[in-house]
This record gives sequence, C-alpha cells and structure tokens, in this order.
Amino acid sequence: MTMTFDNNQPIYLQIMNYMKRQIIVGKLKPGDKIDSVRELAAELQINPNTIQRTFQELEREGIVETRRGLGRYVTSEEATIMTIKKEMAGDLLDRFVQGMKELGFESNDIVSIVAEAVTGSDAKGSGKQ
Amino acid sequence: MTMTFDNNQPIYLQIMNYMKRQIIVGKLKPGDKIDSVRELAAELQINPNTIQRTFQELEREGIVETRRGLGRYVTSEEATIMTIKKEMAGDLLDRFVQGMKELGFESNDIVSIVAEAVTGSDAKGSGKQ
Amino acid sequence: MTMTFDNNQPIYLQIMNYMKRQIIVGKLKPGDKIDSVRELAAELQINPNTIQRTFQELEREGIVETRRGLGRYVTSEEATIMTIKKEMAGDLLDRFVQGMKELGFESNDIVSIVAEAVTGSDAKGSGKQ
Amino acid sequence: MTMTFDNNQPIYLQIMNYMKRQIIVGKLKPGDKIDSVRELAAELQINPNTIQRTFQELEREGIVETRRGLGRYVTSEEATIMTIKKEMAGDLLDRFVQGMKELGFESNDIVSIVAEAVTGSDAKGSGKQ
DNA sequence: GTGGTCTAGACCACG
DNA sequence: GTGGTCTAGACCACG
Repeated sequence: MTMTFDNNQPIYLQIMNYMKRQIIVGKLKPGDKIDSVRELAAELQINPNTIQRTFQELEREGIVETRRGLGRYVTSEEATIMTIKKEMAGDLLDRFVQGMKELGFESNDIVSIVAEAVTGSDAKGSGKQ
Repeated sequence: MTMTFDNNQPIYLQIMNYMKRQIIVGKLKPGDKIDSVRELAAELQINPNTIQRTFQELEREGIVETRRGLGRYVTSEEATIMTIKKEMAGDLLDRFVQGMKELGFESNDIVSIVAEAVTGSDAKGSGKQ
Repeated sequence: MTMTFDNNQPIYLQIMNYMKRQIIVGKLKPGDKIDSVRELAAELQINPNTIQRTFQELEREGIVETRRGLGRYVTSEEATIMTIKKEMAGDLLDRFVQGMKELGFESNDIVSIVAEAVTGSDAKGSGKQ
Repeated sequence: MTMTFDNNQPIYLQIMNYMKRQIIVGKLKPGDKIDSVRELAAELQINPNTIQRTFQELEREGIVETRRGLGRYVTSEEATIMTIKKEMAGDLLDRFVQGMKELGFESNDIVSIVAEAVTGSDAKGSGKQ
C-alpha cells in the first residue's frame, strides 16, 4: 500500500482516517488482524512514532483493539463501526452544508449542486454501480 | 465585529475565510475600503502581524488590493470574486462527495442525505418531507 | 497621460523614471516647461506630495530646474541629459549581466539570448524602425 | 556562508534569490536537505522569522519542499528548477530590453552594448574586440 | 529537533 | 495614517 499525504493535516490523522475507511468499507473486517506498527511504518515509510499514535487514537475510538502479545485487531463490535461511519458521514455533511450556506447558497441550490455533481461523475453504468 | 476562533485552524486562515465570505456574500462590496491592519487588529483583539498575514494571503488571491499609503480595498474585479466563490464551493463539494464515496455511499444515497439535511433545517421543502 | 504603477517600487521613483525617459527620448526638450505639481497630480491622480518628491529628486539630479515664480523646466544642459542617459543604461546593463552570470550563463549565452530576443521582437519592418 | 544585504530590498527576498541561484547553479542539488530555519538564522545572523518567510515563499514557488518534522529539501522535480531558471532569466532579459528601448536604444545598439560589455569583462571574445 | 503560528512591538517608506 | 519589514521570543504539533 502507498499513500500520498496532504501537508495540511497531521499524517497520523490521515492514516487514521484511511484505516477507519478500510474498516467501514469492509476491506478490513471485524476481527481481522492489523499490520504491526513496524510493518506499517516500513510500508508507508513513516516514523513508527506516528503509526503508534495512529493506533492509539484508533483504540481510543474503540474501532481497534489490542490483544496482549498477539497484536492489534479490528473490533468485532459491528455497532461501533456503524456508529463511527455515521459520525464521519455526519461530520462531512455538516461541514459541507454549513460551508455552502456561509457562501450564500440556498437549500435548493445545495441539493441541485450535489445532484448534478454526483450524476455528472458516474452517469455511465447506471445499472452496475 | 467579534469572531470566535477555532483552535484547529490558524487564526489567519479563519479571518481570511471570514473576509472572503463577507465579500462573496456582498457585505463587503467591490471597491469597498477594508479596515486597516491596526483597526482590525484592535477590533478582533488579534496581533497586527496576524492580520497582516491574513491580508497578504487575500491579496495573493487577488480578492483584496493595496493602494499604497491609502489602505486596502476589495477588488473591483467582480469576476475574481465569482471565481473565488466557485472555488470555495467547489472545494467544499469535492471534499464532501469524495469523503462520502470513501465511506461507501452511493451517488443516490449522497443526494438523498443532503436533501433530507437541508430541508430538515429550514422547512422549505414543504410538500416532500 | 496615464500611467499604470507597479506595486513593488515607490510611485515617486516610477514617475521620476518616466520623466527622465521623456527627456532622454526628446519628448520633453531642453528648456521645456514642465507641468506643475498640481497639474501632474491631478492628471495622474496621485497625491501632490508624491509629485513634489518626484520633482525634488529630479532637481537633485540636475535634469530639472526651478525658476522662481515661473515654474519648473527641463535643464538646458544637454550634457547633463546625456550623462543621465548613460547612467541609466549602465545600470540596466550591469543589473542584467550580473544577474545572468549569477544564474550561470556564460558570456556567449548572454549575447545570443539578447540577440535572439531583440531580433525576435522586431524582425518585421527592417527599414522603417 | 555569509551574505551582505542591500538596504533597498527586503532581506527575505535577497535570501530567497540567493537560494534560488544556489539551486539553479547546482550548488544545492535536487533532493538536498536545506539548512533548518534555526541553522540558517544563526549562520546569517538574521531573525528566524525572516528565514521562515524566505522558505515560505520558496515553497510557494515549488522549488523547496517541507517534509513534516524532517526538514526542508530542494525539490526533486528538475523541471521546476529549470522553469524557475527560465523565469528568472526571462525577467532579467525583459527588464533590460524594455528599459533600453524606453531610453531610445535600437535593437542593434542593445546587442552591441551587451556584446561589448561581456567580452570586455572576461576577454573570451579574443578576435573581435 | 523541526517547522508553524502567534504575540509584542519597533522602525521606516510612502502618500 | 497606512502598510511592509524585521526583531525577539514564546508555544505547540509533529515526527
């Protein structure tokens, strides 16, 4: 795996969000073992301290668990994962809607803009996706 | 004017975005004189250097112009203002849509979530909801 | 007359150079009367203090003279004008050549670059200009 | 390294141009680590904030990159460096040629003046001069 | 250790 | 009065 990092956000946050998305989307499933700090640090060419911090935060959110001597695992609590998914989606939505309103867009505008944007970007393949 | 600042973003950026919104929304009109560094610093209780930086960046974006010895003014180029409005809206939109897709939401879901959110918050969509 | 000003150089210097060029090129001839501070200030929409300073500096260089109660005049000393022309050309040349050498260009390169640039920009109209 | 500063130009600009030249000329190579803000500030006896500003601008031009927590590096994009070299040379050339024309020099004059100047200063043009 | 941000305040050119 | 630059130094997130 390779990641490209955005300079305006701490790397640990970027990796953290990346892993949360992997879990939410099901690429990492409940109970799956997670790469060790060292493995991930080597893979991403990132300071192990940074990975360590990433995992710490993921644990604090309950989406990752440490089993002593065995390593780290995705939580088996599917409810936790759903909660975090909703939380992340809610954050995205709030930031977007509030931002658009601050720019003077009305509710109607906002809906049409989104509608246009998403249909524009995947109008082909109506059945498949 | 008073502003409350969010600790997770540089103050100069927060003021910058605030002023861009004021201009975009028309509270500051093309050609209007802008408070001087010293005035704004006093008003917001922020160090003049921080305000200086804010203006520097606004100028770099072309939405504010300096007239030597006279002060700073909102650009009279309305096109520039429109461009920046589109840019800001586009950024918000992209971040939102991309973020939602990374969480596994389909285009349809995204549109309905937004529709529900904005009609919920201002009751305009009388019939549907 | 209208002038567009560059923000990176004091306006008085820009006007000063403009007037020196007018004199050097012969648009203002030795002994010609020069616009008054007020006239020029009005014409250029510039603070009279700035024009005042411009004239002060031009006098210091001897290219402009004040006749009490009569106004300001281009010097009748043609030698002074020639000297200033050489000075200005010399400054331009030095700054250019030194700058190019600091970028690593060799003498040969510099000559060819200039040759190409000037013939490129006026290759047409060999007889006329 | 020591630098002597010219009072007519901001120090941060002077250092900026100095560093750009170092990179263009190859004394600092693509990917090289650059002195930290603190080191350079100590070396040049300049306030760290001024150095900070220098680097900020260099980064905006893409010739320098920050790696979070690790330091700053010369960009590895050699194309960027070439572009900046051309840009700087073009600026010098334009300012020179336009300035000379504003003084009334013809294309031919300009070329001969340059030719004379550079061969005069390094004796390479053995036969002609 | 490294860069990013901010405060406090000075000085100056410019208009 | 206005902006531009600079100094001196603090604090913090990040790696």
